[in-house]
Amino acid sequence: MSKRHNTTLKELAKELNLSISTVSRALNDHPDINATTKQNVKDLARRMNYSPNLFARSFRSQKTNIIGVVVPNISHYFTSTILKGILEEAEIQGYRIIISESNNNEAKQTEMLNTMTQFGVDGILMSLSRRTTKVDDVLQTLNRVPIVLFDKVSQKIPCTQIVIDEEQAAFNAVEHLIELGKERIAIIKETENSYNSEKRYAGYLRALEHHGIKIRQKIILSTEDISLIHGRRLTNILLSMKKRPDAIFAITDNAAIGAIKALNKFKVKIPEEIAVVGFSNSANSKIIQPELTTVDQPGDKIGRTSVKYLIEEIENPSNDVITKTVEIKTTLVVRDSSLRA
Amino acid sequence: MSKRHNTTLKELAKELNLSISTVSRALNDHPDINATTKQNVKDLARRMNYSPNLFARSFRSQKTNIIGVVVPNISHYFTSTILKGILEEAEIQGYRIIISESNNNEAKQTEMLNTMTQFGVDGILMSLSRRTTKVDDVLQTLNRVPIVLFDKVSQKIPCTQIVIDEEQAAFNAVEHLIELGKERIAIIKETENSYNSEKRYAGYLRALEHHGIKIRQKIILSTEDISLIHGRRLTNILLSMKKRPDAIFAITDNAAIGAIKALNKFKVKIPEEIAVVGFSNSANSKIIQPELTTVDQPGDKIGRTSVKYLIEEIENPSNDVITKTVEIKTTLVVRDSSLRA
DNA sequence: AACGTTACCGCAAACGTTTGCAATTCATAA
DNA sequence: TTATGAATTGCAAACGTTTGCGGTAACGTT
Repeated sequence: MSKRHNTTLKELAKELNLSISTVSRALNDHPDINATTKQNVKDLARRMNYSPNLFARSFRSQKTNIIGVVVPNISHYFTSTILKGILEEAEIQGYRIIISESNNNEAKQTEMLNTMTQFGVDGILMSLSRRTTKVDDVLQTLNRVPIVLFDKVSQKIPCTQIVIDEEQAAFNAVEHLIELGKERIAIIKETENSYNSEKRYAGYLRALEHHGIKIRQKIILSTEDISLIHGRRLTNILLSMKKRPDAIFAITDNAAIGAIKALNKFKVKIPEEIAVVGFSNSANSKIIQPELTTVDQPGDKIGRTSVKYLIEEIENPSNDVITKTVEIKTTLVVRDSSLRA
Repeated sequence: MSKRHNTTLKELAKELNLSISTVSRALNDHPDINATTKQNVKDLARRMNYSPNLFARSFRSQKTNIIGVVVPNISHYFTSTILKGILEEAEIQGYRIIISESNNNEAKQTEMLNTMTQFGVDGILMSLSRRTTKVDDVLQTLNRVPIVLFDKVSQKIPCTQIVIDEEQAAFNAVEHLIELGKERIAIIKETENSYNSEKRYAGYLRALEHHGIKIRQKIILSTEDISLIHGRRLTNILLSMKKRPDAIFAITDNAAIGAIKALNKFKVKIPEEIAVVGFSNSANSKIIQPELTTVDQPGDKIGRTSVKYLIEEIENPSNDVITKTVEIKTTLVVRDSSLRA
């Protein structure tokens, strides 16, 4: 009943009349050790239910096989799919994952970085909190362990960054609307120049230009908080215009859903009068009626590639800074909110 | 630029011409140490940016201050809110969290338990995977570290369990429907006798009995997979009955949303003809039109109390088995799907 | 017979920390 | 003066593992 006693190398050694080092080497398949000895050791180890004390091991090797993950909000759906991918890939590669939240609070973010490095993680995966200004703190930890950024990234931090092809994805989404015959396409984006918002806006502009459609500042709307409520609010503004748009591209699903709710309320026909396209393919996008056309971001793939790149850096450390940006391809999921009836 | 060098006690000691042990004790505020010495040590520690090597520490004390968390699916919304609560409370209490997924796969679940104990976690928080039959494996790890179960629990495992008051919550939900004047209330539940489904069904029955309403087997429907699709499917069956129910209580939001989708399709007026109540207060429940009346499960509270009870057991180990069941109160969130117009 | 080689194994140090105990100093009481 | 005790500090062991290096035995080679 002795709660928690783990057999040690020493006990195995005593039992077999061998030295600790021989036992250790046998278990690690060191070539110096006789085959039958190895068998004996391994057999006994299994019988005595031996498992190495990972803390002793990583204490000695200064390698923890732990990856720290810092995200703004764990219960954000897209984030949780990324985490899923991270967990899967990490498990395959024999790493464990420690997670913490920054709650979009920069102070807390740097605090988390500190406890992570103090804890001895081999590397850090991070999605930046909303308003990250003091990049210095991040740089300081980057100086101690490798970091890979994903989703919410910043070019000011010299490390590899895994993002989706925001610009191209937005381009495709808007082009899809154009191909439906829409030509007065509003956009709902963020006021603040976040990386994601900027890129998506750029894609929007490029699509319009590429198809020779005039860019109308009036229907380019911004909001601080890109949420359902403000999506609805801005859509109400669009509806009050003398000349309404014939499509709305919202740079998040939630804003798009807010738009749909506003349109539904005023019995505007979707997509005939106004089509709507969102961004994220969140679970909500299949719940709203009509179901939302949106950009699918493969969260698990982002997670898995982030892990791959990080482990690559962990296991093959180089002195020169790496500033690769990897773009993950997205696909447009066409649903009723943009389907020609 | 030396990536990762951490100052050690030894270096502090040499710098101050003190012994390592004195430095250690000074930093830990041991009463034996002279006040001014303490100050000197602490000052230098700060200046040299010292932080203890947690691995060496936990290697020695056999205490890791890490809690392992095993959940079926991290990207399930309710789960992620629980995780949020776990993270918050753990951080307050100075513990770190390692997360892994069982993917509702029992073999993987026991594998995860093993790597967690091998890793040396101080305790484990777990929500059981769907069809957990071999409780033996869990009992074996329970024999090594304390475990606290939450959400998906099992009475076969003698440990403290944190659940919501499923039965009472269901009772309240159904009573709410009765008070609206509904008396032919269907239920959509799980075929399999999961803990949650059973409890919610019991609450349903009690509410009907308590209000003297006849229980009609015909409108008690079950499904293996309690999802949107099957919620819709079963609702179609309900609609095809000669005498339709006047309300539907689905034991998950997704099934309830499926029900609403079916009702919307056939233009059944909600809630006038048929009211709908779900369970979970998932994000989706505010997206669907009409918005869904549902039981709010305070995920973060479940997470926080789970951590509290676990740490209590970790820090005050007792030899006798604890089988306390803690029930977290829920509240009914009334929305359009049951609001009298 | 002397030496080199091979195959196998053990000794002991090291990682950074905590802690029981011993050692030292100094002041105070006997 | 000596013994006693309190206040500080240091020594060294211990936690479990890995690993460089050295050792031993057996065997083959000259």
